[in-house]
Amino acid sequence: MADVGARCGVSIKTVSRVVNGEAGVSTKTALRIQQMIVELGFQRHEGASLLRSSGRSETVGLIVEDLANPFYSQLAAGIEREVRLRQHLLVSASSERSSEDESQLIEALLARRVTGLIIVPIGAEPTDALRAACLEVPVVCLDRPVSGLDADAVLSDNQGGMRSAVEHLAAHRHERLAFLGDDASIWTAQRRAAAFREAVASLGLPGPIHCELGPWTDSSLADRLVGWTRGRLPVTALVTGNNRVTLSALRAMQDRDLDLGLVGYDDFDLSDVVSPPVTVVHQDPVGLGERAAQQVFSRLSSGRATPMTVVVPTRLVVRGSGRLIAPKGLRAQATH
Amino acid sequence: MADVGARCGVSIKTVSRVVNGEAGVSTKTALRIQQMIVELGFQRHEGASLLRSSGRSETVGLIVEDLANPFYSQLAAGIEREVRLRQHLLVSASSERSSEDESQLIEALLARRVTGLIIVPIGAEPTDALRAACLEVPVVCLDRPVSGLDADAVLSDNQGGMRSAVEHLAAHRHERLAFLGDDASIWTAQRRAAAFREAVASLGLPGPIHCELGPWTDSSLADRLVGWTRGRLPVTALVTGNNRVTLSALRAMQDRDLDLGLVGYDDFDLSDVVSPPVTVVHQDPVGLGERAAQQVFSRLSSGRATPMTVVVPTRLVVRGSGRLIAPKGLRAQATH
DNA sequence: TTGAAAGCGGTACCAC
DNA sequence: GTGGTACCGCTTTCAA
Repeated sequence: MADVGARCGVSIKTVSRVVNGEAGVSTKTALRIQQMIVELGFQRHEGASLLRSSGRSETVGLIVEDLANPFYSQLAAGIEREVRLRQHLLVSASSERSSEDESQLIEALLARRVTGLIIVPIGAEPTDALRAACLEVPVVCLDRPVSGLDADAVLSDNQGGMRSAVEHLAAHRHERLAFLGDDASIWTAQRRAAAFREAVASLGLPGPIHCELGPWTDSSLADRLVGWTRGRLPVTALVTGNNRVTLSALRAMQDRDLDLGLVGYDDFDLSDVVSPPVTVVHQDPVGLGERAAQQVFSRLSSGRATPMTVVVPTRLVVRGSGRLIAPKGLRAQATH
Repeated sequence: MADVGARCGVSIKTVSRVVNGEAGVSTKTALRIQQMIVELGFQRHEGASLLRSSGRSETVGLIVEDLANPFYSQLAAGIEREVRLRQHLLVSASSERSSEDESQLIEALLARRVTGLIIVPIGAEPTDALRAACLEVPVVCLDRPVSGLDADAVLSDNQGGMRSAVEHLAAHRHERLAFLGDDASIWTAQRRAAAFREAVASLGLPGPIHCELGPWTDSSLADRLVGWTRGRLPVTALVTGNNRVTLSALRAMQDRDLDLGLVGYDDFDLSDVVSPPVTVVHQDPVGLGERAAQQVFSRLSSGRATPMTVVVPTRLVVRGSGRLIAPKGLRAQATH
């Protein structure tokens, strides 16, 4: 900038005005300066500008478990979209399910003076780093809350979604349902399992009610399903707790040749192409991400306030896998 | 930092030493300072530090078309992983297929003094912004090259991958193949179409060879497929140009009840669960991302050099959809 | 082992 | 309209 100024015979301040589009520079001078800027390939130094104006860098930080998981990548896409509408950039990082990494990433983002922080937290209890972050910038917990933290939360309507899944299966006269959730350490897995039990109880469905959480491998999960479909009172329909589990369950049903009603939590690519097409509780991850970003900016402009929780409704997308499937013996008789 | 120093009765420089883990501070002083840092909740200001040391912010920029597309999100995940091993953060943004947005994002990333830039470029010709970026930092073109740019490129082995797809179908005695590519404006679509034609020609397969590029809608694509499977010389097998097209083709084959051999370029979730399981050219997007990130850092340490192109091999994953499917009439006879 | 002072590239504030 | 100058928070350099 000093360089540009020198070559144009004007002060550094005038150049600054041009660069920032401020008023008070004659058109002629401005033009000359602009040409010089291009000629010298001048690049404004964001960091230096922040330093004096003591603002925040126009970036929003995002921490998720795994950027490759379609659920999280769609969250990221929604956030990025919303953030960029406001001339900000998204800095995203994977915590890889490690609480330590999570804390380190929070510190790193804070040091880079992000405008806000969106996090899919690993633990239900606040870490020191997370608490510190809340003192500096607006923090939004996405998909899972953290108790006693001064941060907004944007959550899926787990209870409503799970209820719609169970009601759907009950309406198709499934009686013995099972729930298969992801790793027990994940808040949504617990939450959805609880919601499943509530729904089953309130509809008065008969037992035994199977409801288990992971961690699973493809084969341990398949074994569990096989176990549930044997015996005098076999499970007739399954509700899965998220996309990871749904895919694994589909694989198991194919490999072990199981006929089970199915409703998955989370929509996924090809849900309409597998056979039968899978009925799912759709949670609009892009929308969740957008909502979280909006929350950051609204908190930014409205200042401190009591933390609020936004619950984003889900939608049951019926595709057929929820129908009652006749036991094999019966079906064979019917066909012949 | 000045604050911490004042309260400890030491100079700002001493605090700086402690914060940066430099030697030359007595253990006692260091301890006192560290406590004060925690007590005051001191946060180091990355930007200010950069300013004086005139280094680059420890971040790598990534620009893709669409973060929600699993191919790109897996690239991002690979990059993030590799970048974080080196204590950097990833700033990612979606260009949404707009060249103008792409340029703006490049400028924004440059202004933030990223260490390097990884881009899935929209155009095959360099824009001014992209050329400028190459003068400042290492730039890597991922998935698609840009001609005459002083940047490394990391590409999938489109030619080899496509050849393995065509050979596989030919080995299963498919004779009339068709290629369905994504939007014609995308370099890989063109490249894979050309590779398809070469492979078909070199294997001496008879015509007519159908080979078309998008843009497609689900229904225009389905219509095209229906057209190709009619007439005296119907197409018996299809090669698709990327995951988007594969999914759309699968939907079409299901909705319109088409029996076609299929090999898809790009692996995808559930490729093993749909029926028949889809044989694909697997390109390891996470690996591509990692390779690109490595390229940034290797260029950073080795300094300027002639731009190099890294071609990452593909792997044909055979799952069954490449088999020859008997025409409907014949098959019906055989079964009864 | 410690500190003083200059300066990184901008912006704020006020004078001309 | 334009320029001068202090200063943002930190690192560098050199002196104590």
